[in-house]
Amino acid sequence: MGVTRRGASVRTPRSTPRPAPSFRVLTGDCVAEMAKLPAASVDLVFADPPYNLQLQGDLKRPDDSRVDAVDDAWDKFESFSAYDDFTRAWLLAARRVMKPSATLWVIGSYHNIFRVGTILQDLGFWILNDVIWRKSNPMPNFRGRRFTNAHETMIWAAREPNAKNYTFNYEALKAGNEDVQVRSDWTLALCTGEERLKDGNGKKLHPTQKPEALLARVILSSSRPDDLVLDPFCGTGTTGAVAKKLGRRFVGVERDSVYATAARDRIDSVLPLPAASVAPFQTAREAPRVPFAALIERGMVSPGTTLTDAKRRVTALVRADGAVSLGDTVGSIHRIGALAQGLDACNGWTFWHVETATGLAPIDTLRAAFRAEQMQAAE
Amino acid sequence: MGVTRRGASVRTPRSTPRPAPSFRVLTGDCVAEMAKLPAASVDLVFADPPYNLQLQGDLKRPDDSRVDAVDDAWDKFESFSAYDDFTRAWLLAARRVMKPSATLWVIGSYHNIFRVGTILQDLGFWILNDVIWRKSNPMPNFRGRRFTNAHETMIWAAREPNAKNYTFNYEALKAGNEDVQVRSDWTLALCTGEERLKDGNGKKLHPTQKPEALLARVILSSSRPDDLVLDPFCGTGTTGAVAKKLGRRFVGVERDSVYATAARDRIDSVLPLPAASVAPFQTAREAPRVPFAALIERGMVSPGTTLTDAKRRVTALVRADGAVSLGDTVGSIHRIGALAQGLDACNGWTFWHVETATGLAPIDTLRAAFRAEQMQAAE
DNA sequence: ATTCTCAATGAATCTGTCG
DNA sequence: CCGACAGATTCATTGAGAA
Repeated sequence: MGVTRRGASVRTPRSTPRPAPSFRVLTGDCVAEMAKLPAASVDLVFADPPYNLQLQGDLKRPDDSRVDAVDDAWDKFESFSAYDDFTRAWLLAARRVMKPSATLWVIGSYHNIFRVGTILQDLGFWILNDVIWRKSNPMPNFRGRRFTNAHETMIWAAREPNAKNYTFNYEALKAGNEDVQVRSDWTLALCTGEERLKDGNGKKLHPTQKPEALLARVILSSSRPDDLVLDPFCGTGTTGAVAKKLGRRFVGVERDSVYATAARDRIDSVLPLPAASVAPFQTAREAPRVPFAALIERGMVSPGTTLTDAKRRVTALVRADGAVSLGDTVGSIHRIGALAQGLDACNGWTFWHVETATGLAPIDTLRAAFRAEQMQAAE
Repeated sequence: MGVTRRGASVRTPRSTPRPAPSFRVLTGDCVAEMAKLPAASVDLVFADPPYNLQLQGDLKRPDDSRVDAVDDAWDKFESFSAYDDFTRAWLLAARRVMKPSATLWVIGSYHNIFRVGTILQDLGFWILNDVIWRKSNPMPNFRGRRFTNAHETMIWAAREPNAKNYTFNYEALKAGNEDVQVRSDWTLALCTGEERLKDGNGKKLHPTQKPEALLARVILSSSRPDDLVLDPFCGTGTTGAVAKKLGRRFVGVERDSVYATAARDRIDSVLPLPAASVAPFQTAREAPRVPFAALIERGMVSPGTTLTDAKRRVTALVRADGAVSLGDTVGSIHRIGALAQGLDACNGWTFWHVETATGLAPIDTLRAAFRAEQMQAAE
């Protein structure tokens, strides 16, 4: 399968004298710009709209440094209703340019994704999956008042119900995933380091640049070579760069001319890859870390169990939440193990033991059994 | 802290002659039954509402490919609209019985969760997290036309914005998780095997029974012992069984009397865990405040003592009134610590140190000793 | 060259209490 | 309701610069 060349891949000639170039970034409002595109001309839409984060004050890290938040004007909306109107408008514009067989992806967080999903359904899109981007290195919750917000949600939808001819490269994905079906949760790292575009001062050029690996999975799973990919919120052109790399065509829209220019430069410099060379769906290795709480959830240790050291000199009590208590003090198996010995640190997995039929056994043996189970389940 | 006994734990006596039992399953419509409960009486709501209203009754039209597009859209609107009305009704009823500090969890899939989330926001709930239940053993996708649907989504929300006193047992969760804060994605197995309730024929009794481990995380993370947990769609009583096990109280509502009966039997047979394994413990946040002046009054620090940071780069002088001075500036240990570092804020307890026989020690160790004394004195 | 330490940072609706 | 302030709070990764 050859790489798309300029002009060669245009399938539906229209009245314009010259065929559209294969890679375009339009500067302007996405609804207005999409309205100028021919109807039913796009094979795949990927959209990363504003999330409407509704942030208020500053957030400081424990070291008192300030978190560089998304405080741009484009992410501010007067109300949920205003956000809904905005969402309805761009989704309708996108729908018009989608071929009947096209599908659409939208990424968001809990701030906006529920509204996007509801409107998708109300407009008659047909949700095929919601897919979780599970971040391997999310920003922590600095104040300890919520769970670490460690994922974002993507919705994958067909233009209408009963769409039966949409592209889903099931066999190829499965073959590239150790012959296991690809799941609806994808573990991927944030876009950092070299990949992250910087401005002249070494600061991030765009506040929400997505990792290319994420886009590669989207494009590889739900489009074919030479397909036309549309990104209405093109930003610094991640979608376009990956589309070109993977032999697809691309049209993006970006309101901010600085971002649009950066996107054009970036896409220009991309060299398409041989199509067969990318296999991004290798199974994510599970984090080696096993929380002690998981053994309790699994029923391997009961709350109320007494832990003791190898010489039965100290004991601690297993709590339902996976912490352990020694007298009035509650903490992790590691902290309490350290406390029991008067040390700064301790490996609770090897220090603490439980009574078994065959005598005292370190809880590390339970962890090993748990891991073995997990490995089996993954097969 | 004893295990909750029938009636003994009711905290707000009301006009009814007998206190409500600690574990109840009401048979009936959840909106009607919640309306009978006292307002602001519930600490935690967990709801697993029906997902597929559009597949019920006369709206069910599988594989009807010849439907006119307009009619089709109208059907969906009607169907979604009915689901929205239903959702709004039960959420409002739940909201009334929630204490101001209460939080609510809803679990769903892409069929319904976007509508639930939108309505939650529209009703003024405040989303704290969306949490992904990542299934370690999901059912495969048999047709190979989509990604394996390997997760469900939960929304965790406070009753209103700026709710600052909701329960989140951050420290305990972290201690049970290898001393790392718990993320918004939870990997847990489906409810199968022994745990899955069966009917007389060995068939599963309920189509969507949730694993107890999932409910255990929900209840352990966002409630305290003796709290009242409400489940408006009680089913076969998983929430109630786990609540009882963990020393919480419970009220559930279930429309189907077969399920309700099964739930009652199930909850009756649960034995609560030993109180010590679920007992709350004092976190750093909840520890009693100690004014720095109290250490001086107690003789633990003398006026005139020199304080310094861990690297002995700056020094401050302890005053008799409990303030400290740095050059001409006088202020609290925190203010002066911030000043010394050129920061906006500082925890003076950990920043400032005193010389001891064994070297430099943070004044926080003095505070800990003071608190220990106070504890002893209180006994 | 190699290893170690320290600093920086990422779509974040991130405190509680008292006056 | 607002302001002041005590004081509690972070994980994975990259990269620079020191040892």
